[in-house]
Amino acid sequence: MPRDPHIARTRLRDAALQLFAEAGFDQTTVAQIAARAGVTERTFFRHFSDKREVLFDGQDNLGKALSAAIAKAPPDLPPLAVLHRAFGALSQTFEDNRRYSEPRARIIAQNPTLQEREAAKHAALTAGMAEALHRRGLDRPRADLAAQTAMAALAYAFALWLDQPAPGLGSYLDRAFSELGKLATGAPSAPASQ
Amino acid sequence: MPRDPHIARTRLRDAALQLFAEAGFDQTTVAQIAARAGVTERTFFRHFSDKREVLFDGQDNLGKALSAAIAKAPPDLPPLAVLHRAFGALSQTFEDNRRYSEPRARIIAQNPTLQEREAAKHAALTAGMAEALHRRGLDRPRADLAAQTAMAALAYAFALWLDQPAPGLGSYLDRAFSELGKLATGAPSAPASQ
DNA sequence: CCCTTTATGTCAGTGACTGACATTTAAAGG
DNA sequence: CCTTTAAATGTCAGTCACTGACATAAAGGG
Repeated sequence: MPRDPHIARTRLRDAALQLFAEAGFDQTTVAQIAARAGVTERTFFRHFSDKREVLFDGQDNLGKALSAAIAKAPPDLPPLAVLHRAFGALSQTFEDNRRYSEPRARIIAQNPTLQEREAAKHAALTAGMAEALHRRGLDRPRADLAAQTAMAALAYAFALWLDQPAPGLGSYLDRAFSELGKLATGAPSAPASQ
Repeated sequence: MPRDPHIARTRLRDAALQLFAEAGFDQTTVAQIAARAGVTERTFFRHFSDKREVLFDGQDNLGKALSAAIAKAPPDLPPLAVLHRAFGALSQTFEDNRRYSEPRARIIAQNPTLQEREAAKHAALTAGMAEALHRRGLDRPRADLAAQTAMAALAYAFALWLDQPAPGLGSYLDRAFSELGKLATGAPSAPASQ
C-alpha cells in the first residue's frame, strides 16, 4: 500500500490556512500551498476539488452527524424541536473547533467567492437536514421549510457565539429558537441594538 | 457618445442562454458566447464579472424593489407580515418573467457552481431585506432571522409555482407563510407527500 | 469638422484546473 | 527477503477563465 494520504491532506490544509492568513486568498497560488506542504500542485487537486475547498474540509462529517442526531430524536417531537436538539448535541464539537473556526471566518469574510462557497455549503447542509426530517415522515416541502428556518437560527446563534463565546453556543441556540416563535406576532419595532 | 452597451449586453445574455441550453454550461466557452453575440470575449467580461454572472443579470433590481416595498409597509406590521406583503407586491413581476425563469432553473439545476452562485445571490437578497427591516427599527439579529425565514418561505412557494403555475405565486406565498407558524407546534408526522 | 467620451477591439499573460502516463511507496504474499 | 500490487504521488502538456494595458471606433456636443 502507498503512503498515507492523510498526511499530505493535513499538511495542505495547514499550509493553505497559513498562507491565506498571511497574504490573503487571492494573492496565494495553489503552487505556493503545494510547495509549503511539500507536494505537487497536482496532488492538491487530488485532495481538494478546487482552491476554495481546502477551507471547508470536514463539512461532510458535520452533515452526517446532524442527520444521525435527527434520526435518533423522539418520533413525536415537532420538527423545529428536533433540529434544535440536533444542534445542541453537536454544540460541544463546535466549541472544540473554535480555534479553527475563528481564523477561517476571518479569511472567508474578506473574499466574496469564499462567501459563495460557504453559502453553498449551508445550502447542502440544509438539504441534508431536510432529507433526514423527511425520513422521519415529514413531507418534503415542510421538511425543507423547517430545515431552512432552523439553519437561520443556527447562523444567528453561531454569529453571536463567534463574537462572544461567554454563555456557550448551547445558550445562544436556545435564545435563537426562542426568538423564532416571536417573529410572526412580536413587537414590530423592537429597540434597535445598533 | 459610443454605441449603446445595452445592445451588446442583451445579445450576450441571449446567446449564453441558448448555448447553455443547447450544450450545457461547462461545454460552452465564453469565446463561443461572445462569437454568437457578435462581440469579443473581452467585451463579455466588461459586462459580466464572470461566466456565471450572465445568468443572474437583473437580480440587483429585484433587491432594490424588495427594499422599497419593505420600507413602504405600515410601520406597526410584524416583520414576517411585512416581508409577506413585499413578496406579494412583486409576484406579478415574477409571473411576467416566468418564460426566462424556467429554462434558467433547468440550467442551474444541472451545475453545482451555478447552484453555488444562486445560493450566494439568495444570501445577498436576504441581507438586503434584513437591512431594510433594520431601517424600520428592528434590531439586526431579529431582522436577519426574519429575512432568512421569509426567504425560506419564498423559495418554498417559488418551487411549487415553478412546478405548477396554477393558482399563482401569490397563493403559494400565502400558503408558505401560513405553514411557517405551524412548524413549531404542528403535527410531527404529517403524511409524506412522496 | 474637431474633440471628447465611452464602448469595444487587440494582445499578451497569469493561474486554476484536467487528462494521460510514468514513478514511487508501503504493505501483503510467497 | 524478495516479489507483487494497488494506491498515492509526480510529471507534463494543454485548455480556459479572467485581467491589465493600450489602441481603435462610434456617437454627440461645440
